[in-house]
Amino acid sequence: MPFTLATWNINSVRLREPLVLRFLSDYQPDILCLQECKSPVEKIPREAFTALGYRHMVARGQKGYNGVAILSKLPIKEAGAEDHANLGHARHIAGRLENGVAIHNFYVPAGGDKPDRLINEKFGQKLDYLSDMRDAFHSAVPQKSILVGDLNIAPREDDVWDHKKLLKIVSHTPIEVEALAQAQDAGNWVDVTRADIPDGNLYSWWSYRASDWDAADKGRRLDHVWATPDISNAAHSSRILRDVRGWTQPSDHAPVLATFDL
DNA sequence: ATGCCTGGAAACTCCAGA
Repeated sequence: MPFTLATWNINSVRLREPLVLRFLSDYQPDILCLQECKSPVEKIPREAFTALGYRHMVARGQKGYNGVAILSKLPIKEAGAEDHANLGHARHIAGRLENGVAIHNFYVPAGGDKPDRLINEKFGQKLDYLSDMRDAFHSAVPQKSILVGDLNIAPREDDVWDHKKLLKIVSHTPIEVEALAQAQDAGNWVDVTRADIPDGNLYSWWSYRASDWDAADKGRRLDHVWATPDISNAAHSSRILRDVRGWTQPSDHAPVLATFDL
């Protein structure tokens, strides 16, 4: 049974409940993975999601910051939650579908302003988080798995609006790109979005700090869909819903989608 | 180099986002 999966950094699931409902109604993904819910799990507005058919949810939350949730029309059972780098943050939740496919939903630390762990503790935490991801995948190589989320790194030159200008900007520095590649390689993860859309600039995030984000188009591809090689060939129809970034009172991230024929 | 904007909370100012 094919299913469509979406990932979206929502930047407050409670404030943007109407946008989530509009997105679910308009696009009908089977599974929606959210990041930056900024809410304890018990305060996520589940009733409205349930009414649209999203009867299943696994989540981790905390007050004010971080928070990840998987809303699903398909039955899903919780399959663990990691606290990489021991930050005490709600940045990962895993679920398993009845067909055995595991879904990992990650919100990797942003990393602060300066790309130097000696003067910016947050950057060190981001690198530690990524090396813990790498070690976890290395010690238990995933199979039949999908990994999505806001990984807060735009790895390719055509994942940012200006590669040279962003080389020293957190999210596109070579040390981060290398750390992400090591985590990706450790799990044999295939970048589904780029397998589907290999050429051309591709962004999923545009800063709020632009008078006209659409015209300026200074975007970055921070949100990703990966899959293990045993199921990556089943993925198709990848897309990034740029229009959603233009909805009223939007998140600064756009949803990223893929369909899996499994 | 800085500000631009947005959300949450220990809220009328600050931290975090990236």
